[in-house]
Amino acid sequence: MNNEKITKRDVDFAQWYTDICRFADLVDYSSMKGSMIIRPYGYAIWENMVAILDREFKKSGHVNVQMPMFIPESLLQVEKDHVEGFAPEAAWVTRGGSKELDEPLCVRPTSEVLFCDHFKKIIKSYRDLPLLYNQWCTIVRWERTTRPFLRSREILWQEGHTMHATEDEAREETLRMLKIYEDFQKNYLAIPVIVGRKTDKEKFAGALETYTIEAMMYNGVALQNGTSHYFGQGFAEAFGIKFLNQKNELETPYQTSWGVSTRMIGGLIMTHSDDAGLVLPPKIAPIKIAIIPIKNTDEVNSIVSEITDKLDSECITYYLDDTDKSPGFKFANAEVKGYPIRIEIGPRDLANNEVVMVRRDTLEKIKVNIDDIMKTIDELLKSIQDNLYKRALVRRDSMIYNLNTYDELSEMAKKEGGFAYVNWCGDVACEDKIKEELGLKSRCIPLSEHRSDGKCICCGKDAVTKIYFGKQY
RNA sequence: CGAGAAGUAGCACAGCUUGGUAGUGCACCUGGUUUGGGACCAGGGGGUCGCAGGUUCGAAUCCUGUCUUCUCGACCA
Repeated sequence: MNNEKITKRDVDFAQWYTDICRFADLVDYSSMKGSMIIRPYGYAIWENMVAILDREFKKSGHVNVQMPMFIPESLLQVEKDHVEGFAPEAAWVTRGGSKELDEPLCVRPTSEVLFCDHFKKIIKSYRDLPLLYNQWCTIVRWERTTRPFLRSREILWQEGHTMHATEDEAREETLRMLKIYEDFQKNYLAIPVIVGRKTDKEKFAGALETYTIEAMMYNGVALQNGTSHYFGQGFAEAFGIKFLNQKNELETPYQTSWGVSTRMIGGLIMTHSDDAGLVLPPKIAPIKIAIIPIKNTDEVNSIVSEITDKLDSECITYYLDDTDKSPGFKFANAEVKGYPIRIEIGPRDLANNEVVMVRRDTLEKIKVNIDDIMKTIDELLKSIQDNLYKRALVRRDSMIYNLNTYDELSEMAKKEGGFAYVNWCGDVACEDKIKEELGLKSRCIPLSEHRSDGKCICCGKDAVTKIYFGKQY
C-alpha cells in the first residue's frame, strides 16, 4: 500500500482497473509476459472461491484428481476439432535437459485429452459411470495481449471432466454445473450473470454445446465468467472409450467439462469496485472488518480487545490496524483494500459509549452503541452483500438494450457498450457481419425466453431466437 | 501479430535535445513529537539508468537489436 491516487474509473477505466489490482496488493507483474504473481491478499480471495466451489463440487459427487501438465503431441491430435482450436495458443516443450525430445510436449491448454486418455483405461462397465472428476491446476495459453486476472498466459483455474452412460445424464450434468457457477456468482460474488448457450461459431473446440455465464462490467464490456461444455461422444469415440452396459453390450459414454478461473476476481473488481479502491462482497472478502484505533489510550485498547475477542469467538476475520500511521491514512487504506466494514474507535465516541462503523459499499458512517457492535456487524455484512448484488443488477439491467434495427445496433456499438438483445436468424453470416462491421460478438442465446417470432436484426429474415451481442474481454 | 507510447531506487517522475562523478517527491529504516480523512521534525539505507551489442578517451544520454508494460486493433476464456 502506498499513497498514490487511484485513477478515476470514469476517466480511464483500463488504468483504474490496473490501479486497483496493484494498489490493493492483489497482483504483481512477473518478469515473463502474461504470468502474474497473485499476492497474498489476491490469493486469499481465490482461496475463498476455491473453498466454496470445491464444497459444491463434492456435494454433487465430484472428486479431485491431479493430471499431468504435459500432453504429447500425438495425444493432442487425437480429436481433430480440438487440436485445431487450440493450436494457435499452444505452448510446446521441445527439449528436456540437454536432449531434444523425439516428440514435442504441449503444456496443457485444457486437459480433455489427458482425461480421455486416462478414462479409456479405467472405464470398463456401466458400474464405473458416472465418472465425476475435477482438478484445480494451472494451464497455459499463449495469449498475445494480457491483463491481470482477465487474460494471462498461465491460468489458475478448475476444470471438471465427467463421463456418463447416457446423453440425458451428461446434458443434465452440463447444466447442473452451470447452475452451480451461476448460484455461486450470484450468492457469493454478488455478480448477476446471463446464462446461455454459445453459437456454433463461439463454441469450445470439440464441444457439441458450450454454455456460458456472461457478466457485464461497469464499462459495458462483457466477461465470460464460466463455461460448461457438453461433448456428446466425440472425444470418447476418438479415444475409443467404451463401457459394457447391463445387457453386456459395448457402448460409448457421453462427456462434459466445465471450468472457472481467477478471471472471476477480475469480474469482481470491475463489477463492484470504485474510485476509492476495491469493494468486496462480505461473503468472499478474506477480511470482513478493519479495526482502527484512533488513539492509543487505555479505554480505546480495552474496547478494541473486547471486540477482537468477540470476533475471534465468532470466527469473523478482521484486520487490526495498530500501525503508527495517521487515522486518515488508515481509513484510506481500509477503503483501497475493500474491507466490507471499518470500525473507528476513538475517545470522542467512547465518551458516548459509541464507535463509528463505515460500510465500504456506500461509505456511510454509522454511530453504534458499544453493546450493539456484534449485532450491527452481522446486519451490515448481510446488508452490504445484498446491496452490492442489487446495485450490480440494476446497473447490468440498465445496460441491456432491446434493439430492433441494424442502425440501433450500430449506434450502440459506437457508444456505451452493454448487451444488445436482438432477434437472430441463426445464420453465421449475420453473426460474422455484426462482428466485422460493428465489433460486437455474439455472447449467448439465453436459456430462458429465447423463442422469437421477429425478424433477424441483420438480414431481416425470420428469426429463430433471441440472442445477446456485446463487446468482450 | 499489426499500429502507437513507455522502461532511471518499492512507486511516480526529472535528467537525454547539446555524452563528462545518479537526482526529486512519496514509500522504507532509526529516534522523537503526534493521532477523528492520506501528520511533523531530525537522521539514515537503497539504483552497474530493462537487457545485450555498437560508436566514443568516456554512454542514463547517440545507434542497433531484444525483452517487458500500457493503449488501440486482429485472435482468444
